[in-house]
Amino acid sequence: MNDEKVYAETLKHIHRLIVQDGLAPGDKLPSERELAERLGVGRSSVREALRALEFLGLIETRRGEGTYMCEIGSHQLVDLLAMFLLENERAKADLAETKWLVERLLLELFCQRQGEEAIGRLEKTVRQKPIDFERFFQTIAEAAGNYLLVRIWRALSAFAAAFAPKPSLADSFYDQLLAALKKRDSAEAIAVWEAHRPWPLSKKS
Amino acid sequence: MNDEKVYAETLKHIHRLIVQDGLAPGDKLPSERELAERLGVGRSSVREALRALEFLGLIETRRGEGTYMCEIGSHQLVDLLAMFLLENERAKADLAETKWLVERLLLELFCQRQGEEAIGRLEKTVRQKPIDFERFFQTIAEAAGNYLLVRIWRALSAFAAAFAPKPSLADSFYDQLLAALKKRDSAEAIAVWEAHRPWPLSKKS
DNA sequence: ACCATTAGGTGGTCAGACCAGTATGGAATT
DNA sequence: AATTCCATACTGGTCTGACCACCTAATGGT
Repeated sequence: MNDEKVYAETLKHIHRLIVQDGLAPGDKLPSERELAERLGVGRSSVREALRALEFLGLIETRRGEGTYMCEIGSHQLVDLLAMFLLENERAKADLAETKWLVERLLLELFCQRQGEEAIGRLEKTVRQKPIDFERFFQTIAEAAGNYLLVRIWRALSAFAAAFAPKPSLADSFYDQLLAALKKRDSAEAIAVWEAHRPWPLSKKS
Repeated sequence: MNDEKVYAETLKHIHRLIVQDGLAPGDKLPSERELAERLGVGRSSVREALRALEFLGLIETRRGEGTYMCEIGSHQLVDLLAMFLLENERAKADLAETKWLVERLLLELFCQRQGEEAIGRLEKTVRQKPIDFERFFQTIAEAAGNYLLVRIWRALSAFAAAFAPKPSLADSFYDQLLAALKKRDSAEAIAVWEAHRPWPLSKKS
């Protein structure tokens, strides 16, 4: 019945353990040997599961010390994925497009949910020349109120940064966008967005 | 001097091997034992490297057959990250919203790229009562021409299924949507979408 | 109080064994 | 000659036990 691979099961078990114990970034996981014994599996299976988690950027192993939870969105996975993504032109195009679309979504959400303090932080970012697009959009993303979408954006952004130059946009773009956002006018914001960062929404395939 | 971990080095070696040999999706990798011998490392280290690649969604292992390259993108990755992210109520709401937004995006892309055969498949799906939303949207997603976005949608969809019942929509919704899609009228399609599957794009937090 | 030593724990790695599937080729059958 | 069937070799999956390098903390002597 249960033909699931042991290392995959182990991965789920470890996940359950993390959730149940409420482990936060920085916390220590049980040792490999203890995990193996508690889960009734071999240490090698535990290690294979941990390896997956490590390369996904969820844990960090320190020789002689132990295994620790770490901040998600780590670069390990970004570098690795980028390494493979680089070999595929199509994937690059899809990534760029997806990033663009998600950013447009975030603009829309921002207009419907933003508070005054978010606008204030945006203005501050814009005053700091040269304007940092990543930083600017990070603020928008956080204020958009959808944490999962922010996560997705961060991942896309990190991937894109791994093998594409940062987009350099004119100051006027930020000014116009900010004006639209202040009015909570999502239609205008999107119009500004599409005018300054056009994406060929037309390719056949 | 070289204090890099063996499984990390092995990972790079395997990548180099894949690039040099020009392995494409579907191609077979050397066996674990052969890799271990060629790279002069233990089989367990090879396995740990492969495990990372597998959970990153880059390779697929089939017991008794071998290890194969698979489509690039992110699926396991998104799955796993989501698994760790979706542990609270807030995340569930974000998931539902994100899924809704991504689906709206896919509708837009579909209108700009769809071919006639995609429309045909949609009509076929609609004729099969009861209409399966997942199946219907799967067709739209694939025809939208952005593989990465499809992957993200699939992950979102899978997770949503775990938390919430499948949305049950009136047949008239599919009819109206199909009519709009036939005309490649993204504005109308989105209008139908928002009318039948409304999402409270207004919550403060 | 200080510092050096030491013992135990931890991750990292390897080798070997065995299991459970699949593929393959040759023998037996038709 | 074509087909079926099965032994065999190969593949991934798993466990065990051993050893290394490293870190920490307790120990013990000064």
